[in-house]
Amino acid sequence: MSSVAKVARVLESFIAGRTELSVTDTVGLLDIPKSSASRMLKAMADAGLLEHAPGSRRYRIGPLAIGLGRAGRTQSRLMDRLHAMLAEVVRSCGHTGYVSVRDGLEIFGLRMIEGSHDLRVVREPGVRMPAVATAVGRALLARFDDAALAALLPDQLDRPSPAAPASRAEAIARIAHARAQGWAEAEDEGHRGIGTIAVAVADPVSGECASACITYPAAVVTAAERARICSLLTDGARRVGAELGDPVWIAAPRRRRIA
Amino acid sequence: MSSVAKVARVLESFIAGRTELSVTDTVGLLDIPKSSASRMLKAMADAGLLEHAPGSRRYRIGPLAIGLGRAGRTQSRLMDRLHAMLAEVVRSCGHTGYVSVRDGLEIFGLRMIEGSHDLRVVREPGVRMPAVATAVGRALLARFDDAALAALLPDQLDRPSPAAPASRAEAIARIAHARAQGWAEAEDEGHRGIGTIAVAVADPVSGECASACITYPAAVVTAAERARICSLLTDGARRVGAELGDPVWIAAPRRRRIA
DNA sequence: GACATAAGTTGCTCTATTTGGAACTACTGT
DNA sequence: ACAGTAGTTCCAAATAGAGCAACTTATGTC
Repeated sequence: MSSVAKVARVLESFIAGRTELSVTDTVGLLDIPKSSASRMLKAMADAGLLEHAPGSRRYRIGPLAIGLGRAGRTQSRLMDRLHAMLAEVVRSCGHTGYVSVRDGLEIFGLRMIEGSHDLRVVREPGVRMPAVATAVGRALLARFDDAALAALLPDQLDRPSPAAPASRAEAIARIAHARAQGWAEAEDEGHRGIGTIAVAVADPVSGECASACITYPAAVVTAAERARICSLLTDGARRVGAELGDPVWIAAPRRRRIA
Repeated sequence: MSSVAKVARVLESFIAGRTELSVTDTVGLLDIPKSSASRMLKAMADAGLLEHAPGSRRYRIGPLAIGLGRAGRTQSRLMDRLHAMLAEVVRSCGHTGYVSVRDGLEIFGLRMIEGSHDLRVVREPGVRMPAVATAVGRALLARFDDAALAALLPDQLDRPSPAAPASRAEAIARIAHARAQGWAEAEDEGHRGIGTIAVAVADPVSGECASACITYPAAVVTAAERARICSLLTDGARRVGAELGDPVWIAAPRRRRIA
């Protein structure tokens, strides 16, 4: 049995429900002598795939494996459908789009779809930003009501730009505004000269929620074009939301546009 | 560099933000010849750690790695605090307790704390059960409002026992009841002769939600003892909920007990 | 605290897995 | 159609991993 297969077999046993694993357990699991089992588990711990359970010689899933779950969020029916919808929007409007998720009080992009315009906004996925200071983040946080937000957000907010919310109350108000209209907008917030329009869709079966957004150079995009991008995104979100059973989009009134 | 270290290095690069990986990327990542890179990625794909991206020769995270992230859910501040709270409840009442989570329309236990009574309910963690037909599942589903539940639940429900809800409307009513009183109860539902009382707590920072429950032999536990278990669990849930910032428990009236 | 047992670690020799160059196939861009 | 790039497979050689034995550490019992 190859080393890769053994690593996989050990990790599989955690998926099957185990929370801890001993060297002796591993002898039975892999049908190898305990010296081999001991060295295999130690090597996996050294690599971050496992760690010692506190106060114990047994092993549990390690930081690398836990982090993998987060990385695995790039792949689900929600992400695939948001990606496909966003690809159509990008094709139609020519600007760059991202599929992003929230992790605590930060957001980060999982997928990027580059636009075709000569003047483009390009940012690598994976870069983390404060959720309240981005359209994407406000679209995602719009899934919480005001009371939950008051519990979740700290008193003092970082303020990466003058356009970002300065207080928790202001952040909550802007999130409530995004909730009411079904999409969020930012300009000169995460980055100067850049505008963003974002929507969020949830998959009630998996419990996931993700955002799709379009970013564009604020100076060259007209009000009519912004309205069109907004319309493309909200129509797309409603369609994906309906497919997945997201009650927010099923219940949302059809015309929710820029005033 | 050992095989385990190489596997870990490849998986780490997905955590760092990459969504796809080619054989050529791997040559650079691991500093090995492309024949070695090709075989390493193929071995990882065969083991389920990676898979081919659709319509591409590039690789992305595979089902085993994605499942691992889910398995990693056993370890978080929510799980640790629920476990500690539940250990105290088990010590006090003597019956077995579980920490469980929902995955779609099913629930499964992540951690078990065995009671001290001679007559015990013992079920291995990891066994999946329909959410609507268990106290645990109804406590977890109580986080959704009725509209969301109507979208989430199928028309036809499996009915593993006569005590389980027979229709979606009945399931929603029982979940609403659990929501109103802050805990859920089941008797003769998942298993004959077994009673369960369950609460749910969420961590708004991580987005996780988990249940803590006590199971007991229904025939030998008095009404007064059931009320005491209920009180221990809801007091414990309120304390953990307050620590984590769960608005449901912060806002909940203090006395929410069995009528 | 003494003792037996179980779990886990490490040294060292052997072997089976892994390596990597070369030759090849498949795909992509012009 | 063709050149260049990406990826695969063969096969002999190399070495990481295997596994026995001896050892250390932890645990349960009296």
